[in-house]
Amino acid sequence: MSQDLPVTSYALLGLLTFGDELTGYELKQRADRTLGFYWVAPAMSQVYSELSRLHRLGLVDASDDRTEGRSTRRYQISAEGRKRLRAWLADQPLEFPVLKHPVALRLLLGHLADPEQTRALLDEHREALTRRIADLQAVRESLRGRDEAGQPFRYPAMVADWGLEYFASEHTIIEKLLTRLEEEG
Amino acid sequence: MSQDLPVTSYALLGLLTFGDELTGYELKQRADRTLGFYWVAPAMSQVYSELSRLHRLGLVDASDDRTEGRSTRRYQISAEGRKRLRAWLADQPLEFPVLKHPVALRLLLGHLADPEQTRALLDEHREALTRRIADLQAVRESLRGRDEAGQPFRYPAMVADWGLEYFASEHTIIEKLLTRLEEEG
DNA sequence: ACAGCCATGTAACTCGTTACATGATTAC
DNA sequence: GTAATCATGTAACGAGTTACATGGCTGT
Repeated sequence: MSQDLPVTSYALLGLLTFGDELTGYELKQRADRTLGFYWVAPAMSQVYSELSRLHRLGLVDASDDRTEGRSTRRYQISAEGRKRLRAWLADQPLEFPVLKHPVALRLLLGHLADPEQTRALLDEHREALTRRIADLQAVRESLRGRDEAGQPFRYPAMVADWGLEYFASEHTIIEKLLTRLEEEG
Repeated sequence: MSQDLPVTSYALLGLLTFGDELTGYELKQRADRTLGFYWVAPAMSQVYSELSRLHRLGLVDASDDRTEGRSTRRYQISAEGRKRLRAWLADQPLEFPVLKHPVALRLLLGHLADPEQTRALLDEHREALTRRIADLQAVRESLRGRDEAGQPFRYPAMVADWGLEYFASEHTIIEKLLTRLEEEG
């Protein structure tokens, strides 16, 4: 029964539980706007191969639209898929988050660089962070009006708020580190 | 010249820049106490295979201790290794952090679980977080006395402080989310 | 004596990436 | 007419994991 799938498969399957039928291309876009912030933004090719595996396993249903020229294939989650996803949520032991943070890694090796380089590193990260915050804010705004208890985007909105607070805190930390570097020389 | 290595190779190489000679086993322990918090804690087997690659490339020097019975091999970074690492730090474009956060992923799918299950999820994460904070605090304490500007563990200490602030902020966010779930029902 | 840690590796596997290949539709 | 976007895949590859295999040393 439980031939186990990677988390990313369940993540993509989960993105199909919001009531619509998506093409692989559209699913990739949704993943970029949601999963990308706290899981991964899978490559286009992986989205397609995951979808075909999920289809092979009967966890999604596919419908071909071949109305003129370009042929598209839309996927929706199946009853079996919903069942498997719920079972996964209930049974799967909770893992601790994994962070891959190139900036922290490079700061660790600060003794190999000159101070100016280290400052530039943090500064560049601060800017990237600002851009990322703007992106997430746009996502958060797009959920307004359907984000209350009982509404469809309640939980996505909670996750987005979480992300915004996380980014805000990271921004503060980076500024503190920069100050510390300047003061201590 | 630049046959490029994965970041993890440079990370492990970087752990050898703190002035000592380590066995694979010891390097794995150091990785668990440092890299594990903001990069990855590579499997034992990977530590050995990375070391043998670094050795093959001349980036680390190895010395065999075969004094009676158990044979051990200690590695230290070579001059060439230090050069390559510095070059990597200087040239490598800065990537944005990647977070793999199972709790956020599952909260996103809150509409598939009952409220009690979601609360339990956050609660369990809060506890795991508390344990992880204690671990990092122990690491941080072990650096005291050599963590000022100009001292060997200045940067590791900065990274540890960063991590502690990050965890503290995550802890606060989780508590806010739990309150919000209770209030809104 | 036995458990737990120290110590080193090999083999099989899979996840996920990049590069490649193809072509339709839309906007300017 | 041409660039960007929509749309779907295949192939080769590498990073990193788990499982397996071996054995010495240390504390109780």
